[in-house]
Amino acid sequence: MTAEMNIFRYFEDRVEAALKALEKEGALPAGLDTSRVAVEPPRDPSHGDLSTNAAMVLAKPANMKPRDLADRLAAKLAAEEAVTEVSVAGPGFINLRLNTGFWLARIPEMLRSGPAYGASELGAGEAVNVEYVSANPTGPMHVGHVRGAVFGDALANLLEKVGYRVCREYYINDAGGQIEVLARSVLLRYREARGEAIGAIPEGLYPGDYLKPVGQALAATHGGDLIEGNDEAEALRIAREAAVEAMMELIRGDLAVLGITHEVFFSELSLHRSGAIEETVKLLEDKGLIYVGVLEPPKGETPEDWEPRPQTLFRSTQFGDDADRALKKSDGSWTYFAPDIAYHHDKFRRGYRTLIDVWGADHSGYIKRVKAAVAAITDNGAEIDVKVCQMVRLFRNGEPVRMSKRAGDFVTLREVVDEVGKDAVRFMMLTRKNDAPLDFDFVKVKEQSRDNPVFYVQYAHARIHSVLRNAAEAGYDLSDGALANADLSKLGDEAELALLRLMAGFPRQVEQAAIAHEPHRIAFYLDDLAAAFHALWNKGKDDASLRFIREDDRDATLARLVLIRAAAYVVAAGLGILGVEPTEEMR
RNA sequence: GAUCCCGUAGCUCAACCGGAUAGAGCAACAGAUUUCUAAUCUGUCGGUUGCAGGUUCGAGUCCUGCCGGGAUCGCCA
Repeated sequence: MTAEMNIFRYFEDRVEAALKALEKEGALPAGLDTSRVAVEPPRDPSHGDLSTNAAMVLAKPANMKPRDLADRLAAKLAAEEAVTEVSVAGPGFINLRLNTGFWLARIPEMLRSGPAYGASELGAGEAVNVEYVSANPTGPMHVGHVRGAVFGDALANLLEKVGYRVCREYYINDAGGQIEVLARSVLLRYREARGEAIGAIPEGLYPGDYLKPVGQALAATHGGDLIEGNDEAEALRIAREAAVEAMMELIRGDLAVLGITHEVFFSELSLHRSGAIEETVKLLEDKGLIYVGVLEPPKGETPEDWEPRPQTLFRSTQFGDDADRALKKSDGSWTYFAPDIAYHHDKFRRGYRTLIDVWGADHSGYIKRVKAAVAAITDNGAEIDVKVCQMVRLFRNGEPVRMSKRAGDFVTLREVVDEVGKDAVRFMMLTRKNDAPLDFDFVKVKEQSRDNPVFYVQYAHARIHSVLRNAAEAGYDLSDGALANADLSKLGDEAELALLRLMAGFPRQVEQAAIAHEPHRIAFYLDDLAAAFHALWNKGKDDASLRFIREDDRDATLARLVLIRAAAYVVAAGLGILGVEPTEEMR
């Protein structure tokens, strides 16, 4: 159930109706394809409130000149009750201007919806799986993971907002060589906990102190039996399980600090154990997509140890990949790719027809093969979109923060959040398109100025609440009922309407962002919205009659309080998608 | 060598899966505001959208080829 109107969708229907009427009059041929007809905000607001391309899109099939068709259509649209002005411009755009009453009528919708404003039924309850983070469980999360984590989470929120049923999922890489290294590292910490002098951590093992408690816990539960009572493989198995469990606990805690909770944690190891990999490979084999062959060496610099070798390969080239891909290593064990195919297969079998993977840029070379695999397994029965997040460059007051790969010298997620706060981190991570690199400056995200969008948007929200507090103190009744009954006809200044029009465009912005899988658009929208509010606020300084609270006019005051109450809801709704708490007071 | 991403105002970036005269912020310059809690607002300046072709009524957007930057490149994850 949607409480509010998507004005663009509404006018698409009106345009459609006008076209039908023209058809009936014989002015247009029957059966025109109107799927490309769109109603959009004009690029330049001075053109009007709404714009449609109908005449240009339909001119050719209707065998008419665009301008002629536009004139006919414009005449019809001029009869719409909400329309005050229609013009035909450029190559055949029809621009509409709507009356103030139409805009004002959107305000009660916003009040009713509150922070839920912008929700829609676009997704129609369809199940979507969003896999993100999926960091290797070998240690705490570091800053490199943060962007993907925030992006994936905001995207999930966004899709939920428009009516998809979203599963937030984390793929635990608990089966590979790095996990063996982790197990050995933990075993060493175990011996350390048993009182052995282990000296420096050998090269190739994880040196971090965060493994010490795992070793201590093993010592507490197993005493000396872990190594003495087991063969090495068994000891490693026990250490590995304890280590993965502990690391996932660590990671869950890190994610919680960012406000992120996954519904499903999916273990790679479980695919190895259940036979799911064999099953999926068999499926591909039955389709004739598996063979044993020798790959060409990569062009350019040939690796020194390269030698032709027969391998079990998947014919991903049949699905657009550049080379067929190995499923088995030379020792006969599975590559990373094989269980990953089984994993995506599993998602498909759980009913997901839209899969979204969020990866770091360093994995972009892997996209084609996964898309190929999904296409093969599902017979093109699923959509997969892989969203790649580019690097985050860390700065402190303009100076790059250098991180070496050496132990303990990376910046952890917790350090970042501890220093600047969850909300600032989340917002800042969404101020760039996912596939563009992002600069993150520890000092600038805390700056209270126009160039810091985190502050700027929060301040708009806080400013509104400040005004509302003052109004309440001055005796205004700000209850839902009182606001709902206010006489809004007192509104009408251009700055007020500019703000309102922007607010009313929010549902569409949300839908567009959701369709594009681009949550950053919400952050940009919020910056625009905040700008419109601050502009209005400042107008009250030039012209006292535009102040929100006017002692000489209680009706006008109440109408404005309603407007900004609604504006605060829209800000809160947008921030909600980003996973950021709206602030009611700046300190 | 191949693949993917990026290239837009001096700087940082938008541009709604092809629309109009390509928009914001910062910086610079000129103003307003001692406040409905200050950190805000208004205006001016600023462009051959890397280059060259192509498709289209229309291209920053799609296609081809170059140039430049980044990432990745048989068994890692």
